[in-house]
Amino acid sequence: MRQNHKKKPPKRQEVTISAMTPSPKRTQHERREESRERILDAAEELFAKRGYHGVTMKDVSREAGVDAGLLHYYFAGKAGVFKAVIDRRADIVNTTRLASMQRYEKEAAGAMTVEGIVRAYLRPTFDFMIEGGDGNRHYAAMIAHLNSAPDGAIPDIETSPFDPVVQRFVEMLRKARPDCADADFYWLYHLISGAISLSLAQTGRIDRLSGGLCRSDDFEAIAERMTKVFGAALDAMSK
Amino acid sequence: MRQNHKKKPPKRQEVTISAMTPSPKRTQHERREESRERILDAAEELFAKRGYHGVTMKDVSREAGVDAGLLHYYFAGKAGVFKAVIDRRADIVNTTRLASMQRYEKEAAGAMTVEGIVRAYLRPTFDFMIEGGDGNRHYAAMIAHLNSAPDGAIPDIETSPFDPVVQRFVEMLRKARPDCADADFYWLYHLISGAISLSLAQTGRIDRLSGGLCRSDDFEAIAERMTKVFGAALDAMSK
DNA sequence: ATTATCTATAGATCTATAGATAATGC
DNA sequence: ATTATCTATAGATCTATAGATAATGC
Repeated sequence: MRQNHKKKPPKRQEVTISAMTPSPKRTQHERREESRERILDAAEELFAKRGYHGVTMKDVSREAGVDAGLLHYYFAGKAGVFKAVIDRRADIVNTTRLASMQRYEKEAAGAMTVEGIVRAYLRPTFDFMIEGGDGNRHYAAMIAHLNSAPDGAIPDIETSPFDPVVQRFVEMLRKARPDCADADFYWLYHLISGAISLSLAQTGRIDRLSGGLCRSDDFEAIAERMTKVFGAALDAMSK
Repeated sequence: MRQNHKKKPPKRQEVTISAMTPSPKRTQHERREESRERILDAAEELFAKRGYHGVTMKDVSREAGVDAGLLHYYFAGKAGVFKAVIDRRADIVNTTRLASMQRYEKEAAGAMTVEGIVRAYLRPTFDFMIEGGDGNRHYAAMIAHLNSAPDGAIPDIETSPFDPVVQRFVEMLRKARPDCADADFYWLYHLISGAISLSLAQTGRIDRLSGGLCRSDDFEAIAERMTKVFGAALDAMSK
């Protein structure tokens, strides 16, 4: 038994009519890029919603309005598609985070605070959610999923591409609070990471629990509270 | 292409020799219960490691040392197995949490603190991890996975069975801090929930990041820090 | 007699690829 | 000429079940 999105009869006309009408006279490079992007967009959305193993190549090709063979042609298999989806936005996320933290370190000069560092770390992530399109939010949900998956849950996918910035985060904390134990910086990151993951997952659970008082997509509200709570966390830990 | 656990040749002798040797003269009830438990144990472990869609009925039956048909006989399909795994320990988790919170409410009389409530909420969960066996930890990883999965990611699985206790948690916070906005209680829970989920997932990421300084399975260390950080969270939020 | 377990298999998918065709490049 | 796209299909797996067999119940 499968979900209802599988129930559709094999005619995929409604989808393809608009999705595949080619604007004539495209260069090969344009066709290539458009197909690749379309595949990655579709895969991103589906992986976000059902996880790696919950999605088939056919699901992706159907959603992308593209022939199933193309996924292999461009990405050499399912794991290749998944990796390409992750890589597509990993750089921009890392770069923006790093820039934000460097900017803060500079402007704070010698007087960095934990709250300032936490804010600088979080801000780009939540901007990514607020200012970005659906693609960004699908990507985030995928990453959230991945973050709480044990090693080996997804074949050929290992270390998170986001680790280096975390090291930077810890270094800055170390400078700001030389009095604190090193382990506490990592534990702080652990707590933050959990809260970020759950937020990026946009599960709708908090909406349900709070009877609509809180909304999973109110990233401004989350960012504000996270900044304050985790900005005070090292002090709280050593009490 | 699949993972290496699929590579084994079809002879499953080494597994079955010890796993299936029946102690003679068992009642039907005993046989039934033993098979069911064996299936649930295997499913729990596999679902924890690879998620719902990453596990096949055959994987489970092989790991359980039981014929594949039995899974349908007892649980009427894959979704049935999954639900049974969840239900098996849900009650004990809920009951223990609730008892812990009621105990605290009583002993604190009119003078509950946020930290006390957070501690009462967290303690049973981490005891579950520390004092329980592998089964408990597999179960926890599964729940963590489930927590960050969007609605509909797993067919026929809806609301978390743990919601009612959360409402109790919020009510107690309300009593302790009538000055705070209701939404903040839910956001606090959101942050806690994210940190719990990531901790239960036992991904090993923090071990890697910290170069071994922190360990994913050091639940005592996590519980301590969570209690303090989130115990001070409402104050931090309103600053 | 009833219940637990095994055998065998249907029918649906899934990933992947080989080879044909259509579109652009030069 | 080269690259993008489609057709057709192999071969492996997956869930699920019908029917046979083995073990316990009474």
